[in-house]
Amino acid sequence: MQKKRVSIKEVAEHAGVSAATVSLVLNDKGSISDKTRKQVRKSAKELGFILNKSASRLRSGQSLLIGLVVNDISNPFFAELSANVETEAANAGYLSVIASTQDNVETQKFVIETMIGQGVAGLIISSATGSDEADFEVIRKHGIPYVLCVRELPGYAADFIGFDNFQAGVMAGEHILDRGYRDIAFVGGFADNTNRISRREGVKYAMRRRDPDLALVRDLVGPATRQYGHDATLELLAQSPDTSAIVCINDYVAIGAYAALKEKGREVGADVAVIGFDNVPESAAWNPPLTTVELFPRSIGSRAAKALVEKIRDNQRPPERIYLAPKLVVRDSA
Amino acid sequence: MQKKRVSIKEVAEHAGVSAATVSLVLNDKGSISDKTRKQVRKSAKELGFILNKSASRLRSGQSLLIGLVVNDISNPFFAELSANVETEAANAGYLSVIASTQDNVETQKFVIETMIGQGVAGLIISSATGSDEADFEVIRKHGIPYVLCVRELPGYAADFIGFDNFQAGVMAGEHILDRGYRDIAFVGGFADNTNRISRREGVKYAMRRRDPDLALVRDLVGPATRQYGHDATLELLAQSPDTSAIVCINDYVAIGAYAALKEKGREVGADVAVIGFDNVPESAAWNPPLTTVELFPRSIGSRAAKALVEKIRDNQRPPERIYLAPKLVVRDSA
DNA sequence: CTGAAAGCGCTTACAG
DNA sequence: CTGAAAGCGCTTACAG
Repeated sequence: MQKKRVSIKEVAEHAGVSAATVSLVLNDKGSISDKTRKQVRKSAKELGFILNKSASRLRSGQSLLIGLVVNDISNPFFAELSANVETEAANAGYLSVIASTQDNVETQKFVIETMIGQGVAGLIISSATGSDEADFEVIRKHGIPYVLCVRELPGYAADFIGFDNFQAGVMAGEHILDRGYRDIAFVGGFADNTNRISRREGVKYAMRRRDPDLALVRDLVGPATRQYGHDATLELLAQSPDTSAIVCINDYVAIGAYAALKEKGREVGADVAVIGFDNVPESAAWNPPLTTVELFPRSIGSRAAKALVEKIRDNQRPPERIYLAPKLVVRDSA
Repeated sequence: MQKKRVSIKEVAEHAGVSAATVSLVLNDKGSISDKTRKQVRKSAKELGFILNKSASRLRSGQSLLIGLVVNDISNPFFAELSANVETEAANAGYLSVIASTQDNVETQKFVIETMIGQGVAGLIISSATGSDEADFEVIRKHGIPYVLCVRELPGYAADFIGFDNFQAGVMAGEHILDRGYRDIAFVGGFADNTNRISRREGVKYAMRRRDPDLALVRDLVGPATRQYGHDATLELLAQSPDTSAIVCINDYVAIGAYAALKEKGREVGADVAVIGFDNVPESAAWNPPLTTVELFPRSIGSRAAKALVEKIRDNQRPPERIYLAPKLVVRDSA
């Protein structure tokens, strides 16, 4: 029952020209008379012709597909990033294929291979935790341009667009110290997440600079979720009751911390300071409004797409690493 | 500098068999000896072979690509829906292509054609406001299975997975009336959005059932954004100061209403009731926690993907419409 | 159990 | 300015 698609051949017959001519017109190539051009376009439209990209990709080796690999598309951070990649790519004529890895290296491998199989012209990747160079070797082997974003592979010479996480950590740390807090805990995120490491080291750097003897009260490792923020904070209050400030790996962890603190009768922003990262839109409406370090997923998305498009045009371009500056947003929680 | 991809032919040579045999092994078809099978797989692995899907799709007409068309991927509602489509599709062996329409009919047309050109096996569409049957005619003509979700085309015989928006409206209306509010306004969303119409009619139905003379104080049409929620509420307070309850088209509009009410010194949940739709995760943490009608984007996503996969297997299946029941979540704002 | 050959729908030199 | 022909990398009857 699958209807027959109309091919270039049928358009050619309808227009009274050859298939080659139709192809030339459709791709705005060659020197075709205006009359023929018009006739071909008219026939194509009348027949409802849609170019079969599989065939054209196969023959020409040219693709207008871009692949975006993220950890979890339902995370608002990546959703916003994806939206901008998509828009920017569309401006350059590319369609985006998006897939999530669930932050799992095996899934990431599968997804990348599938995308290569689909014939993507290039790839934008926020690498899964635990990735190393070998995981991107397939891409190199196939000569496909790619840019990494958000999560960096230390010492890996590839294009990268991300934040200066260390600086973000320093900003958070200095702000808390300025407010007079000294017993600081770091909560959430997995141990080998490079963003986590940089942010935490930034906080520690700010602390040492203030007072060489100052160290984190606790460093709690776990998923970057509201639930974990809640549970970890409870643990923190039980085991290190003197903790006066909690630096959370993101705003969701922070809202979990809010809940735990309220359960225990501690006032957020007065008894205990809480600071997050991301500045999700809702955090301004929380009670109290959250102090956080804003990152810019939308900028990352469009910069990454632009970089990839350039890379596709010239794969010889030497790799660039771009770090966007974070911004401290002071509200009432710290 | 583009490296040459290894083809099935090279694998065949390396394994000492024909290309046909390699294809058969890779697709688990035909009756190939175990020995040959193993040798072929080994060669494919050694050479880093990845099947060229463009070629296989061209030849076989079979595709493992699914297209998802939504209004705006950065909207958490669609982000969650998309995530589940993707997961469910992946379980069935399909890769998802996601694209946003910006709720624009022209963009939607372009996106659908592009996806057909890419050779998708099926399409899941949350139609742009203002779409009609003609916009999906291309898909039918090409014999491509598709299912609509979230937004319904009235009277259109196609598979559909969505919510019972009328029921959601009734739930919101009845709750507010039970709490004693009578001067109710409806805020946000565009006039021809079918979800908006159904929700509003549900509210009005609940009102008439309570008292035939009861009618909405105001019906404010506009974008479903926080900003509009804020501005419209300000307008409402100025022009209809007796308004005692605001039904917002979604939770983001509701948080905008919160802001405006606070600016004007009105206490949310006491002076003026506010109710939303969606139950975005953060709404529980707002001040006060939001009363809202929960919808289930994740369920829509997985149901839609399942329906599409079945439809791809049997395009003769008569269209089904599935309406998921909403759930009232009572907190402190109404 | 395996191979030779045709063909999917395009694009691209090349010839005229 | 336009057409005939080859070929991209696969899959699929068919023959043996």
